Amino acid sequence: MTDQPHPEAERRSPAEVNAGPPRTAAVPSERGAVPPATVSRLWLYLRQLRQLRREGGASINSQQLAASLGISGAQVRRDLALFGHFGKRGVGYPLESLERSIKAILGMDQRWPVMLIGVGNLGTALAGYSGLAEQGFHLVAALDSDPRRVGQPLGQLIVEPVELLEQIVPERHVQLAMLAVPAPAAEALGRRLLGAGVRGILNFAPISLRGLTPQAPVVEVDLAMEIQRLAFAVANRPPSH
Amino acid sequence: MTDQPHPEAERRSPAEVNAGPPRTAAVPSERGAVPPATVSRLWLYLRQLRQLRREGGASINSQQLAASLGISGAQVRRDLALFGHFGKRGVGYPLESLERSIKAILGMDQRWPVMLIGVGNLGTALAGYSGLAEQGFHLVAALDSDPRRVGQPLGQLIVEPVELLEQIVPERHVQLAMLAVPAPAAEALGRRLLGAGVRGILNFAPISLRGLTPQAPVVEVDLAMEIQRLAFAVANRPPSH
DNA sequence: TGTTGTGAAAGTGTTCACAGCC
DNA sequence: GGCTGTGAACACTTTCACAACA
Repeated sequence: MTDQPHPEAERRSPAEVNAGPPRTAAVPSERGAVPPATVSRLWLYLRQLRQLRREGGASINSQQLAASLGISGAQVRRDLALFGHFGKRGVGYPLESLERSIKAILGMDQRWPVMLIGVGNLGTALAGYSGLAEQGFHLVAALDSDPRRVGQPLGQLIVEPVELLEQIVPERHVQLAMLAVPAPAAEALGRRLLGAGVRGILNFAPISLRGLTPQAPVVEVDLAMEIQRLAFAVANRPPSH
Repeated sequence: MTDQPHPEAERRSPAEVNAGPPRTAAVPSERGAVPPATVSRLWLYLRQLRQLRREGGASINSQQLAASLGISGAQVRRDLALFGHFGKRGVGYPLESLERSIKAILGMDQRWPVMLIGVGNLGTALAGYSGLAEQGFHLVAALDSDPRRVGQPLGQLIVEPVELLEQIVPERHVQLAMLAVPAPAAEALGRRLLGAGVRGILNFAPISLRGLTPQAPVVEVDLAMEIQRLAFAVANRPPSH
């Protein structure tokens, strides 16, 4: 055996990093797999399209859409062409139908019941994030282990004790969980969530859950990593002034 | 001219964060660009090394380190080999010296004065994130436009009015800014920050600042995008059970 | 022996440039 | 004329597999 004795742990991110879904497998679209990078960009396109529509536009071309996001027009066209022919040559892409199409591709035409674990500052920020409900992500439970927080109102919800996790997940058909707890608690809670039937975890704790859970996708968000990336980019910049 | 009339907006992904002046201390690699993907992973290695050292270990091999993060051993070795020969054949990597080396590579051997703009739930969460100060990211100012928040304590700081931005940035040598404000306010503030001399922005508002600011690096964090990526991964999963 | 470090190969993602259509 | 959609070229990233070596 040369390197990896077990081929098991090696089925991982082909080109993604901190959060690449373990595998982006088959797609709603007919052909092949969707590049994870494309999924992220589709979301950005959608965000931009909404904005444009609010401003009263009717269509946009790839170059303009790209410029507003700091990428190339070819990239936009390539991404969209993966899923069909949405544009009109000589004109561009109609805002409304493109928006609908992207929503369908991303699975945003369905309702996603979401559970929040950990109602600290970050958890509260997540719960209050209006973007979520608008996009079909409905918070159906907020749990915490701190008795002082249990019983407090949080938006439309009341914070409930974390002991009820196993009961609430099936009862409310929770599909996704946002884990906003301190690192030491994250691993055990991750296991409990998966055991209870949650299908994906958004982990904000600075500890990797991916090595432990090949069963379901985990997306990791490490806020310290993001500022670290920024600092690195700044430090390694061509001397501008 | 076929596609991009202006080659300007296209200065992006080909190793966005790359070749720079030979950093401060012991960056063994003087050569070429660092793959952005590697930067993110180095941070994860560091996180893991700290954890292992707390548990009393002295060294680790690439396979174990990789498994804990759900990636391959070859990946770890390749990443580290970019910067020098840190390992011992037949043994692995010594925790302590590797930790020091990675810190130097990432520029974490210096102090980064950071400004926070927007002291809502998310801003408060960021300010309270203990990981930051530990890694050299020191919050030196917290600004808000809401008079009810100005004057309130926030950790060691007092929230100050956003009008003082242009004054505080040079005074306190602010290098990085965390922008945690609503989308409509983000663009103007981004411009003001760059105008005032900030060298990089961590943007949490769901609007892209990259199309507008080629001058300084901007790292975008869109929390809704992250849960969207998770949902996509779940929806497009091979039917496991 | 066990594990690193690394050429070579494979795999993924992005850009170029232009034919085809509106 | 303008813009999409796309083959081909290019660039980047990961994996393989093994020689080197503590």
